[in-house]
Amino acid sequence: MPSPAILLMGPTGAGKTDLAARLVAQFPLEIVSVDSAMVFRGMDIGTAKPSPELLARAPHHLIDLVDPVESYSAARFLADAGSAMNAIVARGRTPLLVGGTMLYFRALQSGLARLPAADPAIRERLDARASAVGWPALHAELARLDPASAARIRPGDRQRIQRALEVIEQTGRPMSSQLDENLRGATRPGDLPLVLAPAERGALFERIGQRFDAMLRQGLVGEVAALRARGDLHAGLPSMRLIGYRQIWEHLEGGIALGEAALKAAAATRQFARRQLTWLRAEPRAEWFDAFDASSPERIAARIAEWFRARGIPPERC
RNA sequence: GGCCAGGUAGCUCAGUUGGUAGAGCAGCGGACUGAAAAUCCGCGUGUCGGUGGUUCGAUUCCGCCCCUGGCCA
Repeated sequence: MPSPAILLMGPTGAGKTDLAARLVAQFPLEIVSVDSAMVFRGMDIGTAKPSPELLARAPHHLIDLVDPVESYSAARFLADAGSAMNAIVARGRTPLLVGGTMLYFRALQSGLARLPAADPAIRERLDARASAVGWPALHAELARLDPASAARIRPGDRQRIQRALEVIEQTGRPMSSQLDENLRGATRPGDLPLVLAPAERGALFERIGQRFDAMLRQGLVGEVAALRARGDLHAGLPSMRLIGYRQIWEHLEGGIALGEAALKAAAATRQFARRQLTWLRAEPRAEWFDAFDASSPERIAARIAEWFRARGIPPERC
């Protein structure tokens, strides 16, 4: 039975980072980042990574874990988060999981099936075949090998078709027979799931636009140019597909003007926030707080104090 | 002031030889098991600039007016 944790979830731009910094100053908590983008080293501006000053005040686990040529994964997050949380608990503190990567939260709460890790060689082969015959043809092949997965996965969904075929190739068995049914499960009973999200979306969208402009002023173009100048990165990498990096990369290739890249990046961020909200609405037990209500931080702090008391832990800072 | 080209969805535009219209983008809803800031699925009524006229019927044809851009004065 894992130790209880506090979950602070919310869409991009809701103000989770600032709130988390405030909470660690007040309670015996340590922050664990639940963010698939902040794991990349050297990608600071575009991922809205906390500043060094803020990190000094409020250390984050699971930031700057991998180089941008590498890829990260939900499975790796699960392992990394597990050891971070154990270490935090061993120090007598409580993990505060903060972020917006909802698949990671889901995996954390419900676990992942025991499936083989990604195999770059297999994926490369599948990509090559797909560019020859198209993904719908591979979907048809999947329908023969694993009808249940093929029924669930759309013919245009290259990423999932590829993964399902990859698992078959590695295990000799259909992926559908290896999936645990627990992933839609509920929150771990001891946890305190909190959502920080806007009551109305307009204000969030406005903030998203401002934040991207601020990133440009902080030198996002230079950050991407430096990554490009390394020579070993390319636009197909998970790290370089991230919002902001993808569009600025395209601009640096000469494809689009900077202004257009900025508009596309802001739109992509809004769409991302919308997808995050779709996940959040499905969270069974989460308590919602309005990201634009000035009293929310106070009320969240009060809720956390109450949670500590209910567990018989004095909520003062250790 | 004259001539020309435009004014159609939030934006950029297509279209209707007269039967009240559709793409891309944006937006909205959803899915989500080792790439998840990813990948994918679904959703299109808007005084067709205004106003008169012709017509069974006008966004479409005609007149006038308004607005935008260009050229000429």
